[in-house]
Amino acid sequence: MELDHSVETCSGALAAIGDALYVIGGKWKLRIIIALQSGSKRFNELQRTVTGISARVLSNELKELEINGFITRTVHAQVPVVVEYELTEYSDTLEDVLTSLKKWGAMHRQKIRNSLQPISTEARSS
Amino acid sequence: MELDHSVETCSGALAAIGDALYVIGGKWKLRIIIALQSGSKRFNELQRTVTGISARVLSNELKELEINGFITRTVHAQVPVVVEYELTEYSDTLEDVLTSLKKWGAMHRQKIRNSLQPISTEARSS
DNA sequence: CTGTATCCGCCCGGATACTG
DNA sequence: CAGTATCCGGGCGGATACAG
Repeated sequence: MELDHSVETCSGALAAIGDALYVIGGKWKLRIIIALQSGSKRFNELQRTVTGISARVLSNELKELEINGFITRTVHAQVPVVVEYELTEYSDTLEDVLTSLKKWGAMHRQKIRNSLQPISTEARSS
Repeated sequence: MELDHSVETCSGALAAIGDALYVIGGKWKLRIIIALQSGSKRFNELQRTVTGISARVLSNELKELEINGFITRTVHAQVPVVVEYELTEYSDTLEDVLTSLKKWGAMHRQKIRNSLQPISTEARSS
């Protein structure tokens, strides 16, 4: 019984994680969402904030994020085109995910920094 | 000041997320970890549990997971080779990440199921 | 059983040029 | 500014065969 329970739990967990990764997985989606957490941004602003992303990829990611209900795209002017991307309320539901991931990432970075220094006994650098 | 603070917070968050995604990002790593949460598993067992992964990719992912300290690889027999993969204590630090991600994934799946049904008024199909 | 080596097709994504 | 179109090279990853 306990084994079955574990197996079922695992299956459900795998399915849930699968669903999550399907919409917020990949290299950029979470970064874009984080970049928008400090307020709405325009296209080039986003590209500057999310370091390393190309216009082509950013464009595609923004479309998917909009389709999945995480952001809204608003055109504010036509002459010089001004477009603004903003997080929706639904993206607030990612708060726990983002918080735990940021927290873990910071912890892991610290752990790496600490464990990589003591290579040499004379490693008294920096 | 508040703006600067936001910008710095965003940068730190982006860096942290970047570190996290670097080691647990991608299509498979979290699924493998979840598959091992119900106990240690062998290679083929893992391949059966983590649906869709090929031997080649599973092998590579396991190596990276081991290098990054999430799992241990133990050889139990040589004649018919028996290898066991097991989560390390360090992978326990991912608990919050996995919990929030599973929770969100389940919520999202439910939301999708609810919002996708009412397409047609006659949509009473299977 | 637990992988690895090789081949290879396909797609991701960079670069560039272009449009509205 | 906010993208899009096209080209194109590298690499991801499947299939298969093979090794220990």
